[in-house]
Amino acid sequence: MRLSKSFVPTLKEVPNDAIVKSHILMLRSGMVRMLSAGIYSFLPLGYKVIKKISQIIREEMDAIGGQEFHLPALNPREIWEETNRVEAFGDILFQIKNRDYVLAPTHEEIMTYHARNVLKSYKDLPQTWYQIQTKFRNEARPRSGIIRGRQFLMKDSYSFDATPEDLDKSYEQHYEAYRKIFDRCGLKYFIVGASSGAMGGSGSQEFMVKSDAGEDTVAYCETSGYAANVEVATSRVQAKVRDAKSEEVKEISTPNVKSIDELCEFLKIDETQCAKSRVYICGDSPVLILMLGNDEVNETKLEKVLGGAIRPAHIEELKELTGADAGSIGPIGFKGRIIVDNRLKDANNLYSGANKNDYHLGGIDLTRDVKDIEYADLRIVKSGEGCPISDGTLEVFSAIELGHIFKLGTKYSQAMGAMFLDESGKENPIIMGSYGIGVDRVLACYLEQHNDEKGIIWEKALAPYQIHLMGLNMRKQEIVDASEKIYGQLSVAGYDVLFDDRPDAQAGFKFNDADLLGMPVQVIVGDRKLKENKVEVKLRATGERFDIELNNLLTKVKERLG
RNA sequence: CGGGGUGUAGCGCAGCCCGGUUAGCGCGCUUCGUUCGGGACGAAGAGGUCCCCGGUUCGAAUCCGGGCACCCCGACCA
Repeated sequence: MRLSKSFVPTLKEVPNDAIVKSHILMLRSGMVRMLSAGIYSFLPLGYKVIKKISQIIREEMDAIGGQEFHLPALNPREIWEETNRVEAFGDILFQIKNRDYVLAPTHEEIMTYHARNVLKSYKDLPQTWYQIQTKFRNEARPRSGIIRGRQFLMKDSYSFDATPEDLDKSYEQHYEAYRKIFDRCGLKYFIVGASSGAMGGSGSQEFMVKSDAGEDTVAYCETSGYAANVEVATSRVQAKVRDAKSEEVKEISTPNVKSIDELCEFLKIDETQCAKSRVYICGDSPVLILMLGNDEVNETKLEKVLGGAIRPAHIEELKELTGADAGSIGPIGFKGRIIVDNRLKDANNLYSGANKNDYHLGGIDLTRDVKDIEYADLRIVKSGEGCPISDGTLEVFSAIELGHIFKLGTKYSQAMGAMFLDESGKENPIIMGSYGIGVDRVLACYLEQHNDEKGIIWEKALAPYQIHLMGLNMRKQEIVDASEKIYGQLSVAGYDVLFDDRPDAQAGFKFNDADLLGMPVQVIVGDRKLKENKVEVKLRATGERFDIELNNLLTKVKERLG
């Protein structure tokens, strides 16, 4: 492709509304332009990369027997009512105003719809169906460029199996295919255990890329390789040891003491002697949560324990339920379910709120003073805590979710009546899995990981062009002749070449654009070298330069690019 | 949805507090000339509903009210 004729609008300056690296690079290199918040147009250069990523995905999906579909993004709302997900998605689901349609945020329903009409026998199973398609989600706050948009490209696939064992196989195949895909794309990623969330199902894992621009938080142990989304992560922390002797419960006046830190300061005690209370509402019922000291409640874990959505109690509700404000709430006398974090298992001599403003209780013995306690792991893990499966230490950091694989089970097939007959003639719901990759996030993550102060550094697999050829001074006929000839040779040899043939751009301009656009190999045709019948080859990744004889160029390029 | 910020030429910004010539600067763009291996130089140009609507005023980019858009933090997030 000739740069003089292509639409690759590079930017010297950083547009003011781009903050994250990948976003800046996409804008500067002319790959994307924003149309509206969270809605981006891919320009030719960016779309070329998207096509490369898609191709890798297709190859690996086809390799595990996947069959590519193309489903409509515009869906009748009634299909979404069948699984009750109009309500579940809430405001995230785009709804069409002048007809009863929605814009699909994912495609479980539509795939299940097709499955139920066709997959009637165990002989029809297993099936793996996938597509690469635009999804729509009405995100409240799009951010970080393409990383969280209202419209994005996703590869979503769905497996249909007759038995849980077969689902395990489909899941495992996807796991391996995803590793191949991300490896081929040149991404450094890791795989974490995750929460299935509102998707339902029994198991799920996420493919994560470490990045400050990420919206997920993961805990990772270098020593053991343990990695988990903090939503489900556990750590090796010491539980409170029960004292030999339980003291009597005593009421203590604690004026203006609200937080655990203030309580410790006021009573000259350690935070591990305190039980912090949090009240949540699940359905219509209040639940009191007790945590050791300053431990934070992991709401995802709590939802799993309670089996439903929760929200923190409002200030007025707290007053009504306990007679006290936040900061003076405690387990003794609380009317409602009480769930205590494992770290406080059977603890005694604890300090907690008295359910009376400005008072706390000391000497609480959970086994003696509180009836009907349930225990569960409810903590959010913190950096520096022990790894749960080794003697290593957990590191907690943000990450971008690139892909997610789910064992869905029968949630959708049951709701939508996708049934098959097994060998004994008995009707069963099809067992499903669903698997997603954020295609444009692959691009964003790649850029987050492969850049320097000059711009992008493409590796062969995703590079929009393999070679960036520059004719430095295109007013000199010998340079025009030589670079045109090289352009022809390289193209004939099968390389995708971006040819900077702009007649009026200065050398420095071309060099900087080439470094910004970041093709793996730069071929520089200039006066000086040409006099010796040579051109210069520069490798973008390392900055190494080689003077190459004209008739050796193809060999040299082959050496680098294959 | 809460908090903060921004909106002036294609891009980056100044001007606004304290209203008053013809709204300015850098980059980019057009034409001509000189340059030509790390974002050149000179000359001449083109390009604006100063986000929108309303108000105050003799007069509004500037002051006041309302709205919209975008960015950041948080809440939320298969």
